Amino acid sequence: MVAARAGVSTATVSLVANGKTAGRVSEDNVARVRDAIAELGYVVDGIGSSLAKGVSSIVILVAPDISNPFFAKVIDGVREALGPQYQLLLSVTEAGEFPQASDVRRLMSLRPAGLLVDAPNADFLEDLASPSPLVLLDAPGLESYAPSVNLDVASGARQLAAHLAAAGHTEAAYVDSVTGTDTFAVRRAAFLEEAAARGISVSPDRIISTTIDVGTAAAAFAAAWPEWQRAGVTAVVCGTDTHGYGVLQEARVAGVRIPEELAVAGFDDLPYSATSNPGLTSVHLPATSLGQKAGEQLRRLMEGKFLKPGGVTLETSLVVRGSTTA
Amino acid sequence: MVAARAGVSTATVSLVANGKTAGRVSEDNVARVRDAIAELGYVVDGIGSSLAKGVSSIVILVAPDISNPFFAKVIDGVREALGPQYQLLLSVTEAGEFPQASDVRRLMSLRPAGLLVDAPNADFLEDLASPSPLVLLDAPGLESYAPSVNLDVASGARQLAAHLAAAGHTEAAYVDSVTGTDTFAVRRAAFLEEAAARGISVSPDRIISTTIDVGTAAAAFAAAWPEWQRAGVTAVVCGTDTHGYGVLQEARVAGVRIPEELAVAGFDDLPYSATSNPGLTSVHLPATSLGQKAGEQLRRLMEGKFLKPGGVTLETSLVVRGSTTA
DNA sequence: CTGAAAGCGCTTACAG
DNA sequence: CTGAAAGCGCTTACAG
Repeated sequence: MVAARAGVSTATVSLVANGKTAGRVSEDNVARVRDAIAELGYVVDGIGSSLAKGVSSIVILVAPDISNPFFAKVIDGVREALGPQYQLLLSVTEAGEFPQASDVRRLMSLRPAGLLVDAPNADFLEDLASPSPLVLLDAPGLESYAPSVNLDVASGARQLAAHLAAAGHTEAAYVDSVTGTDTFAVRRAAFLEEAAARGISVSPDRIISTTIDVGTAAAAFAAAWPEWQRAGVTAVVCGTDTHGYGVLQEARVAGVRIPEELAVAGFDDLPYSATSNPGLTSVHLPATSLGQKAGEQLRRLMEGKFLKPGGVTLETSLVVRGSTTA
Repeated sequence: MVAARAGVSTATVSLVANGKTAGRVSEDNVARVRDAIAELGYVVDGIGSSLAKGVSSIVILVAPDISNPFFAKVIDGVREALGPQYQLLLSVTEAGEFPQASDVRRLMSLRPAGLLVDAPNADFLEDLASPSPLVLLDAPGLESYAPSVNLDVASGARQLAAHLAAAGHTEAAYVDSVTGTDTFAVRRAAFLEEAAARGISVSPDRIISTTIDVGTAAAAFAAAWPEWQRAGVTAVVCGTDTHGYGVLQEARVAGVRIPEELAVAGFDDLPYSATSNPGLTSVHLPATSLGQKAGEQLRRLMEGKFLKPGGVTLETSLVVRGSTTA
């Protein structure tokens, strides 16, 4: 190792490079090594270091829906909380799919410093069995597997039901996401329950599912609308805003007036929901905070600190826009 | 190594695990080792392997604007082309910023198998000096640094200028992105040139820049519009659709009728541009193909194959929607 | 076709 | 406070 040309052993260089000099290296040598490191532009080799330490500086983020713009904000939050000493590795798979067991093994063989898993299902966590620190995001009902940062989507869903009931709707439909992640199940269940309690009827044949994609959602809505219209449906709630954009788009094509003939609402409150015309009423989810909190929790774990038990739950809130009120 | 319990040496196991058995391991032993690997669920340790080989299985993707939904598609394409044997590491930084030299060093110390750099500037490439295979995406004018996959944004920009000229516009404005990436410079230059050639005037004080963010773009437009209106501006072209959404949003607030009073257009053709009301006229950029082609090129490079010289340029095309035609 | 051995670049007890 | 040495889990000439 060239940096040993500071006139010391590699052990001393390692100590200095890792900031473990407290009472173990003379000030004189610390300075000498620092100079040498600066002059030579030396950077500790990540691979060698990882092998010796048994753990790398990589944090793996596993998420089933990377293409959702919601996710870009989550990543932003994570990055901010993690800081520059950890490298974010994105485990990208087919839209809506979780990595296979074999993918996970390969990933784990990188000896990650920590794992962040977004919107997982129990099966995946079951065969993950991570030896690394692990934090879950948006994983309602799975807190027993690992520390979690959750969104109180149920509260937002209920607010949405109440809002629609107050506007006089009595027949509604629901466009769900096909991915079997729990957050979507919670969104739907909470909405349906509160809707029923407030006199809004959503019969099972008025619940359809599509992938999180504007075009697919539009097509599905196009196919379902005639029947719904006959049944007197005046409101459609979508599992994500992306689904909502599809409905909005198809409604325009079909000449359905929003919100007069049909009210539309979604979840996520993506930036574009404020921009569409009419704006899309949506349950706001604090994406950046979600990533940030999860990053913070994981960081504490990786640094060997303790976490306050009980996990973190972030509030959601209804943002009312033109798609549900004139 | 437990897998050595197949009754062979670790060397033999390594050969089998890496598929380098051709004429070097007896069929008998290959089978025995395969069984042992399967039974024990053995996976080659990525770190140990990387250290011995001198290179990891990690492909680093450096991009200045990860939160742009455009980017999700690029990632999708890259993942598809790379396949499961490479792990995608995302280098995430402040929006619009490139990693510092120190970040890059840290990243390179992971010994990446390859590097993908999106929308770089010359300075960054200058001090990158990557020893790993490198492919650039969306890097007009930087082909001398590395093999590149480019988008012919100039062609789309000219089509847009022609479209606006044909609609009779003679006074226009331009909302640019502040990031100094070349693609934005090319978009603007090509548009301005063709606009001038077709009798559309865009004086320098009618060119403003903001970050790629709906809210910021909206505010900037709000500040500039009164002046522009006085000058007779009837069309605004935006460097990205995201800027366009901001303009659309503010225009609605300000009661400016689109497209009657003001035509608006952007670049990227994000999914939401088809959904907004009116739909946003936009220069379509083939994001998935961009990622795919770049992934393919890099893969060839990493496998030691040759690339056809000259790089790849992907076509762009104008998608006309309601924001520029009634 | 096979295995013993060196080496990849670090870190960390350990002895001094 | 310091350095020699072992070891992290692999791969790859090399000798047989």
